[in-house]
Amino acid sequence: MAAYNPASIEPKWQKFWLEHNTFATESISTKPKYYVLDMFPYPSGEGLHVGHPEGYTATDIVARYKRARGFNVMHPMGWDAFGLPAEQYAIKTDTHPSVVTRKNIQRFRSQLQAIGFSYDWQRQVDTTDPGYYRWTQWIFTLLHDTWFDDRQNRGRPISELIEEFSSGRRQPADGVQWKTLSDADRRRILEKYRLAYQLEAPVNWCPALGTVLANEEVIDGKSEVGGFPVERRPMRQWMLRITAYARRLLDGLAALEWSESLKLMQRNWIGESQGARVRFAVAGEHLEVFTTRPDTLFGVTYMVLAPEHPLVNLCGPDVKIPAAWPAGTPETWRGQNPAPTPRAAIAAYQLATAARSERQRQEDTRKTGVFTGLYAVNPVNGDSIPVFISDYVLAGYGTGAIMAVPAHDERDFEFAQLFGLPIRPVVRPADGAEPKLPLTEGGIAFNSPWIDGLATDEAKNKICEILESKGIGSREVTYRIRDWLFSRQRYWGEPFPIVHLPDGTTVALADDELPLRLPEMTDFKPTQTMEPPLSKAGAWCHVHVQLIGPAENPRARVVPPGTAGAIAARRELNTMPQWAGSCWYYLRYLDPHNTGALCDPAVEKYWMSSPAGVDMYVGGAEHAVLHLLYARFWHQVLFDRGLVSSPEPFRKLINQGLILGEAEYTLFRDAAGKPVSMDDVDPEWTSRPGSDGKVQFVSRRRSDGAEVYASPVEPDQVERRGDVAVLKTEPEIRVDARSFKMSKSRGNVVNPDDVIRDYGADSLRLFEMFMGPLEQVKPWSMAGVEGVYRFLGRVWRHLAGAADFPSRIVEHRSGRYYLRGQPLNEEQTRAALEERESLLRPLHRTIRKVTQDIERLSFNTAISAMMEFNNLLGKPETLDRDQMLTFVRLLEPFAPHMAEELHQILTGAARSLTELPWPEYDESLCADDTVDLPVQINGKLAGRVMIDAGWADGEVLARVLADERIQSRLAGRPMKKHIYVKGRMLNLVVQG
RNA sequence: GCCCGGGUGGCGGAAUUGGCAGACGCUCAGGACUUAAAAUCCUGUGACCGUUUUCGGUCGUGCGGGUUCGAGUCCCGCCCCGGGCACCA
Repeated sequence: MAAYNPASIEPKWQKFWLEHNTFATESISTKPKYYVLDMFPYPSGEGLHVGHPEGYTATDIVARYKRARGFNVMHPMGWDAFGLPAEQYAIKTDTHPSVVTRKNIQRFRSQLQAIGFSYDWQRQVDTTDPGYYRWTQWIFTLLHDTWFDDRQNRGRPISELIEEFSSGRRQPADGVQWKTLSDADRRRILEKYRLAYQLEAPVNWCPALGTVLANEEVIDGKSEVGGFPVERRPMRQWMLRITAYARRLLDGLAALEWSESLKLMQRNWIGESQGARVRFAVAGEHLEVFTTRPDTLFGVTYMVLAPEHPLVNLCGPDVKIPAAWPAGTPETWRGQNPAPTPRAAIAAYQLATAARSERQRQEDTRKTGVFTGLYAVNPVNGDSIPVFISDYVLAGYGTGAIMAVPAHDERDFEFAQLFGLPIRPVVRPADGAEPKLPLTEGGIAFNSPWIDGLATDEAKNKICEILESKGIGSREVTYRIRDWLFSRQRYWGEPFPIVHLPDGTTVALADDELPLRLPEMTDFKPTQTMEPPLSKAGAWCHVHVQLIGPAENPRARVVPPGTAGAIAARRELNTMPQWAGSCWYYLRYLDPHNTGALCDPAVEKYWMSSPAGVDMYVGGAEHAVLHLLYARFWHQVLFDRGLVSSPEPFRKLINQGLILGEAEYTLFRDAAGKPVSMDDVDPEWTSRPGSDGKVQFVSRRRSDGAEVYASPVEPDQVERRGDVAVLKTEPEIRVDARSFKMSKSRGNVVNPDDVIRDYGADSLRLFEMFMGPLEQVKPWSMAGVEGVYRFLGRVWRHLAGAADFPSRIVEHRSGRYYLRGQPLNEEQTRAALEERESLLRPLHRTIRKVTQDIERLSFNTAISAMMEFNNLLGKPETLDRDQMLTFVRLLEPFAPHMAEELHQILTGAARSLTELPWPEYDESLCADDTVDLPVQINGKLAGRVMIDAGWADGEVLARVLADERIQSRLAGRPMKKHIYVKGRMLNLVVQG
C-alpha cells in the first residue's frame, strides 16, 4: 500500500460526501435531535485564518459523534454577509458589495469544504439573500407590532393594546382619552409602546464611516470597525426596546449552560440596580431622581442634571431657567468665563458638552458644571438646595438627574469640593472607626431623623416605606442597558419595511410586500450629510400606498399612483445593522427554503423544544455580550408571540479560545544597535510604519528614556531561564518572549490553506484540537502540526501498511484466519489470537476514554488516548481487523478523510464509515486484574506492590506488610493505622 | 479602581470526586537504517545529589501560611499574567 497521502484521499472523500449527501439532515425524524451550531462567519476578503476552524472542528467532532450515536444532527453553516467591511471594500474598489460578498462567500465555502466539515450544505443561509432577509424584515414588523406588558411581563400584539385602551382596562400615558383621539393620534400613542420605535436622540456619529454606531460598536470613543473618531449628534433613529426585556434577559441566564464568566458579562451589561425614585420640587415642577442610596437622602446638599435634561431646555415657550443669577451666586458657579445669566451659562455648557467627544468625556473625568439658578426642595427635610448641570450625569441613565450626597459618593464629593458645596455626613462606619469621607460603603445612619441608628440595608427599606407612604418616592429597579440603536446610514444592510406618511406617522409594510429588496445602485457611498445612501435611490424612495387593516394600526401596501385612496409616502431610508441577520439565523437553518414562514412550526418544535434550544453553540468570546444578548432578545419576543417553543435560543454555549501566532522572541536595540535587556525596556510598545513597509515596534529605555527598536530573534539563539528568556551568547540580555494575536500587520497569520497543502486537512483538524482545551488561549505551532501529522502517518503504516512494511492485518473469514490472503496455520492462529487478546483491554479503555472525552469536549485528551493506543500497534506480528476497524471508527470524528480511506482499505466496502454505529465499551474490560499498587508511608511514596484488583483491605495490607522493601522502610516502627483506596494506593501511618 | 479567569518541565499541555505529579505531543540528545542526508524506527529527556551502569535518595505544581493519614486539587494572605467593565448615581 502507498504511503499516507492526504492530498489524494481528502478531495476524494469530500467529493464522495457531497455527491452522496452523506450529512443531509432530516427536518423531522423519529430519532432524537441534536443541534450543534457554529457562529456563522462574516465572509471577509481575507479568507479563513486558523482561528476559524478551531470552533468549527470542535462542533464537527461532536456532530459526527452524535450521528454515530443515533441522533438526527443539525450541523449547518451560513454567512453573516451584510456589514461594513464589504461595503468599505466595495467603495474603495468601486465594486458592488453584492459582487464582493458573493466572491468572499465562494472563497469561504471552498476553504471550509477543504477541511472536511460535515455541514448539510443544502441548509446554507446567506443574510443578504432576499429570501432570507425577507424574514429579517418580517421579524422587524413583528417587533413593530409588539408592545411589552409590564403587568404580564411579556410582549403582546399591538391589537391587544388597542383592545385594552378602547375597553378602558388601560389608560394611555399623558392622560389622554383614547376614545376621543383621531386615528393618526392613536397611531402616535401606539408608537410609544412598540418594541421598534423612533427616537430623536444624541447618537454616536462616525464621520469617517458616514454612519451612526450603537454604543456597543464604540470602543474608547472610536469606532470598533476601523478605529475612527466618533462624536455625539442628535438624530432621528430606530430603536428596539430591549430595556423592556432587561428583567427577562437577566432571569433567563440562570437556566443556561454557559460559563459563569459569560453570564456575568451579560449581567454586568444589563446592569441591574435596586434603588428608589424620589421626587424633588423645583420651579413648580417635579424633578425625579434615581438613587441606590435612599438612606442618604438627609445628606443631599445639591442636585445635578444631565446637560441634555428637559428641565434645562432653553428652547420653546416654557423655559424654567431664571433670566438672572440669584443674589449671592458665587462667581465659580457661573461657568468658565463667568456668564452674565444662567441661561447663557447653560447654553455655553451644553454646547461645550456636545462638542466633547465620547472619548474626551471618558478620558477626562475632572468635574465641570454650571449652576442653573434653580433651587430644589429636599422632600425629607425641606432644605433648599442648588441645582447644577454637569456632564458627569448621563442623560440616558435613570432619570438623567441625581441627588448629590457628597459625603457618600466619590463623584459628588469631588464636585462639591470644586464648587464649595456643603458636605453633610449621614452614615458612619458600623465598626465605630473614624469616618473618612467620602464613605461609600454602608454603615449606620445618623443625622437622619427617620432612620437614625439603622444599618444601611434596613435604613434603605425603612426610608422606601416612608417615601411610598408619603407619596414622594417609590422603590425602583433601573437597568444600565439602553435601548438598542437599530438603524444605520449605510447601503449594505436590510432596508426597513417601513413607510412614512405625510401626517408624520409611520406604517409597516404588509407581509406580502416583503421582501423589500435593496435597490440596485451604482452610487452607494455615504453622503457626508448624515442622509443615508438610500436617499440617492431616486424613485425607489417615494411610493404610493394603501392602508389596510385596522385604522389605528394599519399596514401599507404599495399601489400605483392614482389608485383610489392611495397616499404618497416616503420610504424609510436607513438600513438595519449587521446584528439583525444573526439574531435569528439558527431558526432559518431548520427550514431554510420555506417561503411561507420563517420556519415551519412543527420543524421548529422538533428541533427547539426537547431539550429546549440549540444543544451546543460554539463561537468566539468577542460576541459574549452583543450578538448573544440581541439574539436572546429577539428569541424572547418570538417566544412571546408564539413563534418559537423555547424561551431561550442557546442552551449550551462554549467560547473557543483565541489562537495566537507562533511564539516570538524579540530583542530591543538602541539607536546605535546595542542590545538592551528587557529589564530596561518599557513594556508598553508602540508601533509605527517602518521604512521597509513593515511595522516597526518601538519602546523606550527606562534608564534614560531613549528610543529602542524591536528586532526578531530566532528561537535557537535564545535560552529560557526560569521565567525569562535570555540570549545564548549574552545571557545578561533578556529578550521578550510571547505569542501575539494573529494580525496582518504583524505578519504572523497562519493560513489554513497552507497547512492543508503541506500536511492535509486531517492534520489541521487534529492539531487544532490537540493544542489544548477548547476554551483556552493557545499559541500556534507548526512543529506541533508536524507531530500530529507523524501520528497519522504511523496510524496509516500500521493499518494500511507501506511499501517497506507489509500489512499485518489478520482477517477472520468462515472459521479461518487470513493474513494478506494466506490462511494461518494452527500455531500462527494461536499467536494471532493471543495478540488480539492483549489489545482487548487497551482498546476498550481507549473507546471509553475517547467517548467520555468527546462528551466533555476534552478533545486534546481524546487524541492523546488514540495516540497511546496507536503506540501499542508497532510491536505485534498481527493486528486483528475488527479491532482496527473499531479504532478507525473512533478516529473518524477527528480525522474523517483518513478514517474513511482506512475503512475502505480494511473492508473493501464502497460505503461510508459514518454509517457504522459508535463502538460500545465493556466496563469490565477497562480495568486491569492486577495492580502495581503505590504504597505510601506517612504520605510519602515508599514502594510498589503487585496486588489483585479484587482484594479486600485486609488481604492488600497483609501482602504489603510481607513486602521486604516496605518492611525495611518501616524499620520496625509501630503502625498507627492505614488507609486503602481501592486499586489506587495504600497509605501506612506510623510513628515518627 | 471594580468584577471574572489563570499561574504545573525548555515549550503546548495531562492528572474527571483530596489519592502514583508531569499522560500525550513538541524540542533536544543518543542509537539503528543509509555511501551520505532527509524521512522512518528504537531509547532517553523535571531539578539536584549519591553510586558514577543496574540502582537509591532529596526537592518539586507562582510565593507565604493552614486543614488533612495524604494537597496541583480545599481554606486564609500576597505576587504576577490574561480578559471584561469603567463618572451608570
